[in-house]
Amino acid sequence: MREGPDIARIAALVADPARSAMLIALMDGRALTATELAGLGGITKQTASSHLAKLVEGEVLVVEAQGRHRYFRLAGPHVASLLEALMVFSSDAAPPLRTGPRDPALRKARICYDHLAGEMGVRLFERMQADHWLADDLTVTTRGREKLAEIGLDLEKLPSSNRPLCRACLDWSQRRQHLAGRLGKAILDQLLARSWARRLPASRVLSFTPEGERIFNGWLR
Amino acid sequence: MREGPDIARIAALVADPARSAMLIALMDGRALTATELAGLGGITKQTASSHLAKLVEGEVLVVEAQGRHRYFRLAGPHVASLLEALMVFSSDAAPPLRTGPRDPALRKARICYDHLAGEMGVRLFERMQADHWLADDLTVTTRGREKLAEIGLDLEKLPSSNRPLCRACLDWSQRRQHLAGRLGKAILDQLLARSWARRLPASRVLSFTPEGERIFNGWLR
DNA sequence: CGAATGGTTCGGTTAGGATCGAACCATGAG
DNA sequence: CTCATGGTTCGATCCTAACCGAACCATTCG
Repeated sequence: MREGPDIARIAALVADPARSAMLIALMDGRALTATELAGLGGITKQTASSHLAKLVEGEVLVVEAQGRHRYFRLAGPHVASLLEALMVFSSDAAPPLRTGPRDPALRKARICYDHLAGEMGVRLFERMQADHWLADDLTVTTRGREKLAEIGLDLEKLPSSNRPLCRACLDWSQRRQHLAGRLGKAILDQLLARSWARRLPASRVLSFTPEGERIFNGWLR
Repeated sequence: MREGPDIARIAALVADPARSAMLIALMDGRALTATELAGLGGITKQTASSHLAKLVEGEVLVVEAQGRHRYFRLAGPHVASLLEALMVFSSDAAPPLRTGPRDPALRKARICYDHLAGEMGVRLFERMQADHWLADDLTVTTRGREKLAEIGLDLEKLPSSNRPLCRACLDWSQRRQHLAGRLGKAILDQLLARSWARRLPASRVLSFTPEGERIFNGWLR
């Protein structure tokens, strides 16, 4: 009975239905208040408060106090990764290999923490690799810089942090990888800023405008 | 309170200390019997039996009956991925950025389900990419075939299955990626077959012989 | 055929934790 | 200041699930 890392402790944090509902709600990277989360979890605010305290204590969430509100947010991308890893399970329950969620819109394009996921996210990432925007070690090539500039992205202008520029993230619905990291976030931000797409309220679905989708496809050639 | 996939249910399966201990013990890809697992979990066999039934029911484990023994095994690589995703947490608890396990041997080389992980696994994967053994889409190049042939691996001879040939797996201790998939397994098998390394009993540690390590390093140039 | 060993089932006990009502503290609005 | 609102703390209740002892089933071995 040697004991490895304390898997069970953090798994237990996710194991409660109310808590997991709140976590899923936070997967789009937004920060929500305690009462909003209470509603989403289907519980009273007292109970939610207790749950949220535990999640913060366990470093799954972080809080940001602002006036009389307290905003809760996922502690980082690794939390989103964990949640997606869990979703991989619940999805492929029954038949041979129908993976992911039923909602076609959610399969097509959605937000994963702070970057683009779903079919379009996977296509983008694979295109970036195949067309050598990214080198093998996931650094951005000269060609990559040019292409990114086409949609107004300048790598030098990205906020710096110790978070990696590019990271691969396993896609829940696709079972393939999409782009995360600071660049992944920047691209999503740009999609929204240019109004090529917008997030549907209270969901992780990302809805492309017809024009936005046309341009996006053209951008990938 | 819209509900996504049933994250909580499977998280709950991992959330019990006894169960998580058993799961971690299975992470090296072996198949163990119920009583062995009971011992590792620190519980009686009745209790273990109940736990194991739940894990099988939840499709986290699979059983294989053989005579009067029942061998339990992880249901697939996605389970190992989930467990590593959980470990990412419990490891970086305290200081700035000391990730992963304390045991140096475990950091250096270990078995993740059925492939090589740890520093050596990460180095191998990055070398394979940098030196173009693998293309951007993780298919094996001609050069890759040549290099693999050097250690006696013939891709045509690999057992076929619908499992992908190459997949990236996020490394728990390194926070970078290493190679999984059928090829990842084949390489580990080869390391063991050639006696370049052997697995330490009752642990995930992979111990390279001095000669094996020398050859391995030479193979990566 | 017993006897031994691996595993499961059943019943009763116990502990942990999720829940809510109610009271309480803090901030912001009027 | 007073009131409304967001959030936490406290106490009591209730339910689930982990646990083990004991009995039971199945397989192998002598």
